Amino acid sequence: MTIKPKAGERKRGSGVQYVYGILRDEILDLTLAPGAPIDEIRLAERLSMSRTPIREALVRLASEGLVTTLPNRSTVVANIDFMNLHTFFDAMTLMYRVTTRAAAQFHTPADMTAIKSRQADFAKAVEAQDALAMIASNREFHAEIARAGRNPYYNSLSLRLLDEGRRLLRMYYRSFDDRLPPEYVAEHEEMISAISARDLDRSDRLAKAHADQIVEQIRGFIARDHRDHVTL
Amino acid sequence: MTIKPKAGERKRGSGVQYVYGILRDEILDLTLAPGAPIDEIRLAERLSMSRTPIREALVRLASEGLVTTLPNRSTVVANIDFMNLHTFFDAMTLMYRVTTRAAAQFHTPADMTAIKSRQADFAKAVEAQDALAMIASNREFHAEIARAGRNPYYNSLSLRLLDEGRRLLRMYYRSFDDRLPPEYVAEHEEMISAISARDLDRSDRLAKAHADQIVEQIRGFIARDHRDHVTL
DNA sequence: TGTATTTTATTTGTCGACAAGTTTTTCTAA
DNA sequence: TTAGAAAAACTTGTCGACAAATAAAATACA
Repeated sequence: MTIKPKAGERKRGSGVQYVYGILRDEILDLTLAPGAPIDEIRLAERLSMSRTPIREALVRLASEGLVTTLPNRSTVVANIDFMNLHTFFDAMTLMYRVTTRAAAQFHTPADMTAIKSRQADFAKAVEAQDALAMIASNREFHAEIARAGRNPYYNSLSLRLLDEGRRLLRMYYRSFDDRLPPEYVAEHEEMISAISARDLDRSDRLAKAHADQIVEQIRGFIARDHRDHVTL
Repeated sequence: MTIKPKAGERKRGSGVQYVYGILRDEILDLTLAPGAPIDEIRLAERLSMSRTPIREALVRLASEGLVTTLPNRSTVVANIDFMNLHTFFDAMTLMYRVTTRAAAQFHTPADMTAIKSRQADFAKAVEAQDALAMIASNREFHAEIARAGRNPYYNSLSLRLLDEGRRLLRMYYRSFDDRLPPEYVAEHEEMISAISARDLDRSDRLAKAHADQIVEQIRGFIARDHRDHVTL
């Protein structure tokens, strides 16, 4: 549940950031369904602020591909393009590989501490069989690795892909409420050890295997799901 | 010279796009120097429109890393980080490779026509020894290849890198006014033939060689330039 | 003269208002 | 009753205004 600050209680200048964060979460959580229109006025009332900061947040979301702006008509939540998921899988696999490799090369001790901490969160979520927490902590784990790789270009693409992945996974965990294969925890541990040992090639190989496994899982979800997502 | 439409002569809804395009060009052309502050009011007067669409354009530029917003203080043109250029070179090389490879795999006849047309523009610019036109047409050539690869994630990162590259090259062509090695034209031709033949590995190899060559050229510029860019 | 402090001026972030479009509803006519 | 036209209702894009925050200038003080 999101707590809504009263009208004047927010710091000046934080309006756009605030709206951006809320909308982003609601889109990735599927609280806002793909294709759903976003009404600026209703949003302004709900968050008790004027339309200006809300529009600025929407411009930012649009430039990241999370919403689509139809000129003079409502902005809508971006659709999931099931026809071209392979482009997503391709890019995600590549980014897993290059960021993990770069992390192996450039990480500092502080990075390793942070990565291990994320992995602990992930293990806890798996232990508790909490699918939503797994999705979130898995994202943070890989985001931390990307950060340790210290390449802002790879970093921003990775974050974008991780976020879209979060939305995709959410879609299926909601319908199936499946058990996650527990080997993910072990795979993460192996990746940590490869990064820590600065073994670039092994990091690369493990990242690719990990990505392939996730892609297979999502593919499995989709195969079991025979409704017509195409027009969604 | 940019032609400025009078106040009411623009189509409603095109304001943000219009400002975004102008600012983006001026930043990449170095008309606006890295670190220069952007005054919203002056800009509003210059383009004869209110601050609202200008601010929305700035939000978009910020999310693409072309400007930096200092809260409650002026937004400034993003600096070029000479300390971490290797991250740029890394990412550019990788994107050249994956987009050229993807183009070889997925291109249509229409794509090939477009790519060859861009190459013709580039050859013309080289012929005329017009460095600025070379930079621009080289960008369009690679952007067209990326488009033919049909992966929106690779596409947007590629465009971002090509644009930053444009700014970087501009910086050095301005000081040195060098002659471009004409082998670039031949390399482009080879890439076209590999893409056309759907030879993925050869496309990949050529793209990497091409990227390496460009990286070496920029490195050469920087090596010859001994002023302290670091704090720029 | 140089430094700290108050005052002034400039610039940003947010707001409410209004006009240009778009969608929905109502009305008209076959 | 239904198709098309006209009108009403709503939504978006842009504007000018104002308050909060910062930067610059002026003043006081050692």
